Amino acid sequence: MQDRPESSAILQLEAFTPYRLLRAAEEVSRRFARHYKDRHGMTRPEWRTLATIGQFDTITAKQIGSHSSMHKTKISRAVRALEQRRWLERSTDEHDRRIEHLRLTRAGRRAYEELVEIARGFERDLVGRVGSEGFGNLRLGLDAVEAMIHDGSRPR
Amino acid sequence: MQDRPESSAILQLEAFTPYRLLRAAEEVSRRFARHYKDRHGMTRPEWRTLATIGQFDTITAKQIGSHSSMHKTKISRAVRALEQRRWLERSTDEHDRRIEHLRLTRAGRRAYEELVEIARGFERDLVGRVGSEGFGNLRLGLDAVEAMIHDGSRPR
DNA sequence: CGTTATTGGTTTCAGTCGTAACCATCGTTT
DNA sequence: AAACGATGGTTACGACTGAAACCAATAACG
Repeated sequence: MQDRPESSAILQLEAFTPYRLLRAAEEVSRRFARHYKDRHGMTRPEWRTLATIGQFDTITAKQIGSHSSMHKTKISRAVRALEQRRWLERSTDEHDRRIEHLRLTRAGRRAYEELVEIARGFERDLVGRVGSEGFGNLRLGLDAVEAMIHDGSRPR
Repeated sequence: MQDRPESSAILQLEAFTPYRLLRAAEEVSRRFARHYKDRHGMTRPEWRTLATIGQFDTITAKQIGSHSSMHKTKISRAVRALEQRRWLERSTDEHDRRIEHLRLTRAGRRAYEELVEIARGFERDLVGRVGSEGFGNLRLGLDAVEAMIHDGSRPR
């Protein structure tokens, strides 16, 4: 892996923000994933779906999508999986029979609350490892990126 | 999507750092991907591989892996794709015939330099959209996360 | 009304991915 | 030098993914 001799235009991949951002995000997600995989063998879409339903009393698949930015096929599959675990129940809307309202069962609520604790613990631990200053910067940076995303400024 | 009545333990997904981080990273990557997909129909592993080879004069697949944090099967496939485009050439090492040295062809170098410009432009544009303050915070946050990753501190 | 467009949700299909098995070669041990 | 494990790289295979087609139901429009 010798260095390039001429000094024409190169890019330091390890300093390129999109690369750094994705790499950091995947590593953090991977670490967190270990917890819920170990605990219940859940996949990420299932975890996100559970987390979203748990946040509300009842919700529809469509709403899960916009709240957790997941593709609707992922949600459809995750909902089925959670239903088979008997962690959620569906009920068709009375006035619009296309819509299904989802809500957690007793067991689902228990699993959710357990996972909430795990998530909180993970975040605390993350702050500890990253350092509160770095973590604060990260949050401010994410605020800015999210502002851009929601900004209506069309992506290029 | 009514709010939950009782106030037992819940988690705000949209404030949970692993979620925010992955979401931001995927969105940024998605936007950047449009450029190289539009330009040459490249995939992300191909782009990363090209970017890594371009950074050095010659390199092996193994080294690409550790430098760009990609799985070796991705690299194997990406290298083959770039080879078929005639953007890189392999040459077996004289002393160890398992090793293949990779280097860009003239055309590969041209494509690389073009993509470097695109990447630089993208990053400039990103700074503009996110704002230099937010961007600075983001970078400091990423520094901290990377420090944690490389820190040897075993993940939990 | 009847026709057409839209919407919530599911399924199909053609990729992409990573684990694990694999192949060839090298280094080490005996 | 035969046997062993380790290493660089490829391949086979099951799991996962998203685009697009699809289905049922509702809304919009003539």
